[in-house]
Amino acid sequence: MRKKLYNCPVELTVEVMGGRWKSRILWHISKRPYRYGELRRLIPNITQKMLTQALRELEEDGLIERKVFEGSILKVEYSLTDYGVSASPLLELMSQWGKSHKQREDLLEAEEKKG
Amino acid sequence: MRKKLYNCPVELTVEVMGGRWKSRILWHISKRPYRYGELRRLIPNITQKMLTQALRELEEDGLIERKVFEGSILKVEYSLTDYGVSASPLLELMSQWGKSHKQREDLLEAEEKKG
DNA sequence: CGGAATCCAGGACGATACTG
DNA sequence: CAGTATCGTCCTGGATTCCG
Repeated sequence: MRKKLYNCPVELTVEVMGGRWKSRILWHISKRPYRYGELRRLIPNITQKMLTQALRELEEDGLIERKVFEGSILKVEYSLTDYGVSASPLLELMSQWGKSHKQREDLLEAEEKKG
Repeated sequence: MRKKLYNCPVELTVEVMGGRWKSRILWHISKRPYRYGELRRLIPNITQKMLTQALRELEEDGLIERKVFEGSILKVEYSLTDYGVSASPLLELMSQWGKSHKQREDLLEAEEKKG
């Protein structure tokens, strides 16, 4: 069990969405459901192992849902649960801030070149 | 240099504020400036090494500012830069979501006991 | 008080191969 | 297609000691 004492709410968020991949995965899925292979292509550097592991943990924490569609070929789709949807404003803000951070870095670099 | 290609803005945010400690540190400092020792007490489990390391990196990325006050005793204070302030809505949202996540977990646990 | 330096364990993360 | 299994590396993070 993960019975710990938390003195800071931020710590909880980090535990659930932290790490290198989870927030990126969540952000994609927050747009629409995606299949396993699609996610791999959206996040080129991720390995199958890390993708699977992250998806399983997000599922355990109740943020995403795994649906298997029966058919001639295997199809698995991942989508946000109702609870996962509650995190999408946070993910959107992370994305926004990331963009502005990149703009700022590009700007600083340009100024550096001019001297 | 950290010259990489980013295909996702979320990745950038994770790189700057990711890891176990940075977001927690930022969240505290976003409330008001804090001294080194104060931060250690606010985040009981952190070691000096990790605190110092995180503070240095946040400083490098332009999010926080380190001010030394001369006097009989050494006093160092950390505060958000103007740019760091731009991240405080994100930090606040992380805190909010962490709280609601804890409430949800407590609820689920209570239901489990009832059966 | 506010650190720096060193050493070390454990876990995150990755590469590769294989499967129903 | 959507994964498992195994193995290995790296690097985060911790313990300890020392410093101006």
